[in-house]
Amino acid sequence: MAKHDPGLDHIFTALGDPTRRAILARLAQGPASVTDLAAPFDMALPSFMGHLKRLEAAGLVASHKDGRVRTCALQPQALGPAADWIAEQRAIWEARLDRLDAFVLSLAKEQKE
Amino acid sequence: MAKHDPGLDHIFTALGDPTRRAILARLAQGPASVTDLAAPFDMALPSFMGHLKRLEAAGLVASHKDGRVRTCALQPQALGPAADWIAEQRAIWEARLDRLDAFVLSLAKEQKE
DNA sequence: GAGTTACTTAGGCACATGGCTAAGCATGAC
DNA sequence: GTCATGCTTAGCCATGTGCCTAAGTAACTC
Repeated sequence: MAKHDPGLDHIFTALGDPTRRAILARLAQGPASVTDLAAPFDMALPSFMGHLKRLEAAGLVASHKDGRVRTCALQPQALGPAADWIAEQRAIWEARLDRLDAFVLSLAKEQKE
Repeated sequence: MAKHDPGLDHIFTALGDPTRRAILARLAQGPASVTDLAAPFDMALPSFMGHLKRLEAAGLVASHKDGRVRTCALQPQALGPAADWIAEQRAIWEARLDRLDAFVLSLAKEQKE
């Protein structure tokens, strides 16, 4: 069993909100200002900023302020541990299925002899 | 921008808790009873059951009761949409990087001529 | 049948979350 | 310098979350 990784907590939790996923999807296409990011959402700006803060805390987004404009950018490498974790569970599961297949095949082989 | 998928909310949110991730990792190795699953955690059983309920609601786990024993099993296909979503954002990002590379190369080529 | 085991239900609590409004600060445009 | 723009801070609220204890139901063992 893998050790507890608080980074994974933050990442998956961040991905569990539709607004935040939409933000990430937009940023995958390129950096954007807070105003541009917030435009499609009928939400008060402080609330929207809260979402951005969550994404930054998770390491999924980085932002810098140039004058009065804050520009946000996706940190795609931060998605790696999440993808890896999922892939790992599926690999373990697949390996288990393969072992099951082999077992069934060996049974069938024995019965043939 | 992809449409809102409440299933993804539940899946990612479920993955955002270390206890629930540990449960899934254990179930990737094979089905297990509630008692076996709960053993490694210093937690009251009703609280633990709450985690299982969350995983079932997300479609990540299925359980059935045989007599007084409830056995839980991983539903690995439910991890597919989450993995796909992450892969999709990374693909968009990679494609963007490729376009950037091509642009820089074309600039360098023009400067050479 | 009595006692044990494996859940299940119910209620409570402290804290977190996802929103809101109001007000403020800093930068930019004219 | 004035006004507009783009955030930022502060406080609030209803609901949700992750735990707890207590009590209950059903199945199992002897």
